[in-house]
Amino acid sequence: MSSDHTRHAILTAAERLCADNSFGDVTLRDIVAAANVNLAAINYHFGSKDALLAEIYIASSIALNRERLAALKAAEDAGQGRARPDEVLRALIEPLLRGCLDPDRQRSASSRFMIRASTESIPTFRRIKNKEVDHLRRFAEAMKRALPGRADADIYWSLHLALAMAHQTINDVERLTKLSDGACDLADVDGITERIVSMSVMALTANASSERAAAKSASTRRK
Amino acid sequence: MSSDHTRHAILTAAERLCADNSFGDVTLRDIVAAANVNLAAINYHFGSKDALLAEIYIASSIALNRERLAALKAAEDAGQGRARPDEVLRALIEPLLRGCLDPDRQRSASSRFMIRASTESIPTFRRIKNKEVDHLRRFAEAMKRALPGRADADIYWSLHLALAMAHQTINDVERLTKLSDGACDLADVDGITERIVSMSVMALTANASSERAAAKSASTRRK
DNA sequence: GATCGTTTCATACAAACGTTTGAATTGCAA
DNA sequence: TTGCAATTCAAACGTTTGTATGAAACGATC
Repeated sequence: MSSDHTRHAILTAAERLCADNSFGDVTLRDIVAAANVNLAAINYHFGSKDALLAEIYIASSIALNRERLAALKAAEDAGQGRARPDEVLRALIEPLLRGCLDPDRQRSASSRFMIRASTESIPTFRRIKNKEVDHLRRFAEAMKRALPGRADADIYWSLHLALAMAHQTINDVERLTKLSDGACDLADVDGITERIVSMSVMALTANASSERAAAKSASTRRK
Repeated sequence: MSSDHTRHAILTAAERLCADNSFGDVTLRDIVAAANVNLAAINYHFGSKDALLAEIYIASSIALNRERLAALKAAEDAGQGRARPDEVLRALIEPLLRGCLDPDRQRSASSRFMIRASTESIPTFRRIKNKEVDHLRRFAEAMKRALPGRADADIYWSLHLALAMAHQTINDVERLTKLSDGACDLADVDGITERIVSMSVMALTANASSERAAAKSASTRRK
């Protein structure tokens, strides 16, 4: 059995297991059982459990960023170098939503792994997570070009809150389904994406939303 | 040393430790060291580690729900039994935001524990989490009274997405601060609350937002 | 002050974890 | 075929974990 086969089997099994369970709950023995390899193979090929998870995280992160940036670039190219705000937001949030919720894509393990990695924190991940900020900065710059008049804080808030809605929708699928008794269709990725995008765009294009929020904040300082 | 003192010391220490670290990373030995009690005291007073965490979770959950419902009731009483949409949303999201972000409240351990419990899942917690759905239902009903014309799905989505923005803002404080280089003030609880509430209200009061999202969803079915 | 239930304590236990070891096996080059 | 490096394997190691035990200390009641 070739070495590459073992490496790949471990990566695939670990990604799938970690997509559904907490990192701490997934043991090396679970992984090697699912991959049909020997226990020592993980430390032989990857050095440690954390290093294995880090490798999966990096690979998934690169794949996700590539998909996002391709969508952003497509929108910019179609608009003579300038993408609309809704296009920037869609490029940011749609890939993960589709990877995690779309039944046609059989719920990609890579996407679900990313969602879990965004919650759990292994010390080794901190360096990688800093790169995520750099990645977001490119979307912030695209958004600033789309809305030159907006305050920087409003731009950052819109990107953050759109991501927040997308991530938590993925995390809270069960609760939302139960709460709405099925009225909210969690498989309708297009509908969910447009709901989040339109909310963010409305907030960004509303008149002086930042100043109004600040004023309201001051007036309701009590309670 | 009285028994109640030991119980209270354990509860306090465990809550504080679990507010800052993952449940799995907080060991019984960490807790007893912080509480200055014997190792066996935890199993003697609470039965098991999970039971201890469950007791903290229930207590924190009750406290949070009480605070939310008090705010909702105050708004309903002030409006002859009918609260405005923004008041319903504020009652839902402000307590946790304030407990976790407000520096004046010295970042309540109870609130941060709740945020962590919403992410981590101990088997014992599942029953308690079902109660959270019942709790949310009361806000859904209040919202339906405020907006009789809205589709149920829109109501549920608005509550879910408002909660999503609040929770992830708390979780991503570090990333948003770094991304915005301080331009986003994470200590301005009033400003953050109003930003989230106004976005949700706009989505709820926009004309036929549900149908428009569905239409847009169909038109962008590609990509 | 003796008694008895309650609480504390030091200590031990069994299980599970990630990791290591050294021998066995494989696959390829000479 | 021989030789050698790469890989696989069963087994064990040392920690750490939550939990259990039994004796000691405590505190109220009579």
